[in-house]
Amino acid sequence: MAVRFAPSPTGYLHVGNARTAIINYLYGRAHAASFILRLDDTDTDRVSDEFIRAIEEDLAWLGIEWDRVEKQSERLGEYEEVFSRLREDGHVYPCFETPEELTLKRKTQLAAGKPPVYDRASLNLSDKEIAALKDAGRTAYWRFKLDGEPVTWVDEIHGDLKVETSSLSDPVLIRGDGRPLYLLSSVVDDMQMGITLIVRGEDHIANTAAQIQLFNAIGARAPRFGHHGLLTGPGGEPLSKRIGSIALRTLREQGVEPMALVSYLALIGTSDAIENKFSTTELLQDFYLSKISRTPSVFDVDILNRLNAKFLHDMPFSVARDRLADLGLPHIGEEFWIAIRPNLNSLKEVFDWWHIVHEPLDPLIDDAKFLERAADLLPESSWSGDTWKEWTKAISEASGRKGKDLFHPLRRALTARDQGPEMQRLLPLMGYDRAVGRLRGHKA
RNA sequence: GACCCCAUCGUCUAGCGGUUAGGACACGACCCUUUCAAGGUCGAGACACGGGUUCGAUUCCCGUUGGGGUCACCA
Repeated sequence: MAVRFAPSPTGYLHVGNARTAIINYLYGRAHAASFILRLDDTDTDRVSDEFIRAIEEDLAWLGIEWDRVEKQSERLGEYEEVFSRLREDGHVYPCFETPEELTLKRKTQLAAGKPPVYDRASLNLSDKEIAALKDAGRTAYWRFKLDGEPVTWVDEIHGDLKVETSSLSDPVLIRGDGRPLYLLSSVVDDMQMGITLIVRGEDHIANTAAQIQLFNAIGARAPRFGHHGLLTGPGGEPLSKRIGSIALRTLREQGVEPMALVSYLALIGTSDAIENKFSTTELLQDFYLSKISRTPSVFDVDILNRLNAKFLHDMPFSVARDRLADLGLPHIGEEFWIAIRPNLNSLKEVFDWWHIVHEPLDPLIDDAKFLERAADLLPESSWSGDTWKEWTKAISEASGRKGKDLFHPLRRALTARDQGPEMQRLLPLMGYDRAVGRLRGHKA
């Protein structure tokens, strides 16, 4: 048993890709199937090493581990071999239109209100005509001949699915320059790598029909297929329109916790509550393909951010320590973490609170007299966890203030912020000198 | 234009002929905390429309509308 995730290294991974990867990865682990990272890098014009590195990096960030990597660019011989067999068996035919001619054809068909399907003009060329075309300097590209019958399969997510191949163009297998195209390389790989299940977006449904016919033509057994609904933007519009903001690297730079994202992506479109899981193993406990719906689902960045915040609020220091070290903050201790944790939306905000507690800042002074009084009341030494409570009680008795009137000015003077972690925990971290300086209106 | 998929609270969804249409997130109120946040309790909130089938449709069928996808010498 084997599953695969097959991105094309022609761009950065986004949340839609990641969801497909996660589903396949989870399925693989749940069924002891190997998980192959297959790089569909045959389009040499668009592929770059940078994207390959980025894909591996992003996947690793998500905690997805692959058993092995396969590159299509290193398997050209395999495709060539299968193609010759297809050719001998008469499943493919040479075509001679230029790309421009094909584009023109499609335009005319569309203008006439007809489906832009290849008309098989090259299928009926005589040997003589072919020879003439070649003499004229034209090189052949090759199409796979669809049999025109409906293709049906039992989809792991949709149930019975049917596609009319008569409404599809015969897919191109080999380009004029000899390079293999997606349909061929993909089917050959899936066959030779023993892929047993392919889960991908439903934008591939038409491809699946053609691929099943190709598997049959080769004499191989097609794997099982599952097509999940696509993710959309908040208005139900295609996610591809906001590609920049949903790229994995963008989210990572914004301080999104990988497991918060993985949890969201693994759970969206299922009937399970969308909530944080702390490991992929935990996600595995309850993972079934049958839970994934056929409906397009809205991917909401607000939900991601909330999940992310919640993830941080619940993060124990033992986990946070490593994450903080990654950020270059190895000196942060447990008391500090516990104090600020409940107010974090992003791990990056740790920097802000670190500065507030440990570096001079300009206090926000609303009522200098009141704050001076408070400063006088602040004990110089023998602080404990109750110091804040005792101190504010003393201020309250001395000033008659309570509630918001009491606390808000103190918070603003001490932190220069309107809200934040519990002052009870923050004050001891700050220390007497800094606190008193700020209360008296000094930069401290 | 053709082919395909989809349609339940704002969002993710449960439902597989008879339910007070359930849950989670968000939202509102209250409680707690002598601030904010967190937490607790309660509440409001949905079957796209029109035809059938049936004693009975959210559920089955057809159509309409709406959304999405595909129709590359990209993947």
